[in-house]
Amino acid sequence: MTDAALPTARARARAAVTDEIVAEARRQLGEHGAASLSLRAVARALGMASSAVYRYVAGRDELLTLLIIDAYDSLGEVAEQAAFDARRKAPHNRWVEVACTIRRWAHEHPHEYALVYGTPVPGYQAPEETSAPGTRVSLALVGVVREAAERSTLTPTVQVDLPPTLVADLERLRGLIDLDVDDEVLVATLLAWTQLFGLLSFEVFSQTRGVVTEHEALFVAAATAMAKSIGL
Amino acid sequence: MTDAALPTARARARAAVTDEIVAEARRQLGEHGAASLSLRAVARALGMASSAVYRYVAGRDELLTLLIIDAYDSLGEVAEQAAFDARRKAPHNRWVEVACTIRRWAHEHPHEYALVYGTPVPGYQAPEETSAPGTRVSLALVGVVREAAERSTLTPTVQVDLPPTLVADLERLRGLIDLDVDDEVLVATLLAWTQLFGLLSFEVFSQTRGVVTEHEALFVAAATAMAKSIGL
DNA sequence: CGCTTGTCAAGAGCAGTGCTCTCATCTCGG
DNA sequence: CCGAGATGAGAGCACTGCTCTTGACAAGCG
Repeated sequence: MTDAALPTARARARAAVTDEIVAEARRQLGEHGAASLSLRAVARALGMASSAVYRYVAGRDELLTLLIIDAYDSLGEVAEQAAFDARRKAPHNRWVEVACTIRRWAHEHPHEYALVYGTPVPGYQAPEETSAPGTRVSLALVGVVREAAERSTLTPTVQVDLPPTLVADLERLRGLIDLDVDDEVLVATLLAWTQLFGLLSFEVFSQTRGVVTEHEALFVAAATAMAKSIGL
Repeated sequence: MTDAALPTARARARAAVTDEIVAEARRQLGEHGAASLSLRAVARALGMASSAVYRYVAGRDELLTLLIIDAYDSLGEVAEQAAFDARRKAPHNRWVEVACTIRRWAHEHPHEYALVYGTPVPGYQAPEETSAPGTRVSLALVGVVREAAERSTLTPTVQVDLPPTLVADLERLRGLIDLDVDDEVLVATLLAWTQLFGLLSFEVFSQTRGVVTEHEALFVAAATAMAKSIGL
């Protein structure tokens, strides 16, 4: 039972092979998409028997889980980096920067984007360990709002009436993501979050085909409008 | 070479069997989702050989196309009906009504919603004949805006600056959907459209798990905010 | 009436999938 | 240095989409 502190030669070899499998799986994911990800094809490309793969990965679902975590971490990292790089800019510009970075990542990794933000793979239940990396992107966006709110009070332009049930839900959320702002700012942030990924999904999945051609300009305009509605 | 004007006994029988196949496929779609839709399973349920199905449907992809058209039409119809039923209500209420109807349909038919608004099935290219039914929903929403604009000038609250490229794109869109309104109203409608389905996808695909619990209240609040931003 | 033609169902078969099992091999640690 | 555990390979099961061939049946025509 050697753990990470004392990596046996065997343990190292095992980790290396596992990495190779995941890397090849990610390569195939980028080529053909998640639904047609085949364990046998991965094994074939790696020159090993399909059954041998099962020594390293419990099955197709676990391989998907590893890829999901990978994708979340990859996206989370670029988002965090973008938020850091734009830390001296005005809050609304910072918001747009992070949003555009997320958009760029989505366009560079459409299949990985689909894996985490598209239709859930049927019969596959995302396990607990995917939720932590999954929040990184969202927290990067929330961070922009939080730090702007710490510097000055935000005056959101969103017009919405909040029923008591929603206010209670917002109160819970406020504690969860540690964002000590008014209900209006909170709900505006929440809506901006969904709008950002909604627009992005429409783009990546070509739902706007024929309707929009200037996707980037629309996205920037949308991100700007979101920042305004939050009060950044 | 008998066409619809003169339905041969054979042609009628053929149409009936085709309908049975599509109906069974829709049933299985509602149970297990699109990815695990199996032609053999459909044939089995209908008590015929798998190869016999190919006499009526060219393949799995064509079956998917038929189901997509079905789903679009089903959603389009309820949306149009909702817009008609609420024709005497105030525009912003009418917008919310139609939006909630779309939401209800999505919750009642999650797999069909995923089929048309989720990740595109890999290797499957949606053919031309799906685009017409696909616009029905959107046109129902646009109709609410159009008829409100015909009665009084809308004063949108969306704050966005429009670069020239986007303005040109909006001009094209204005003609396409026959919505003679200001750029601000048009872009607000466009953004509302994406936000509506973005939020809905987040809900249906459980992307908001742990973040939101009062989905309906949030959706109504969001729809109201959209109506406000358009100026309804 | 008989025969040809077109339609249909069924079965076998191919290539692929996920996954499990057994068996041989190889390597590492006591 | 030898045994135990880790590893790889292959066969096999139950699926999938799809094609091809074969045989049955009904419709239409000479």
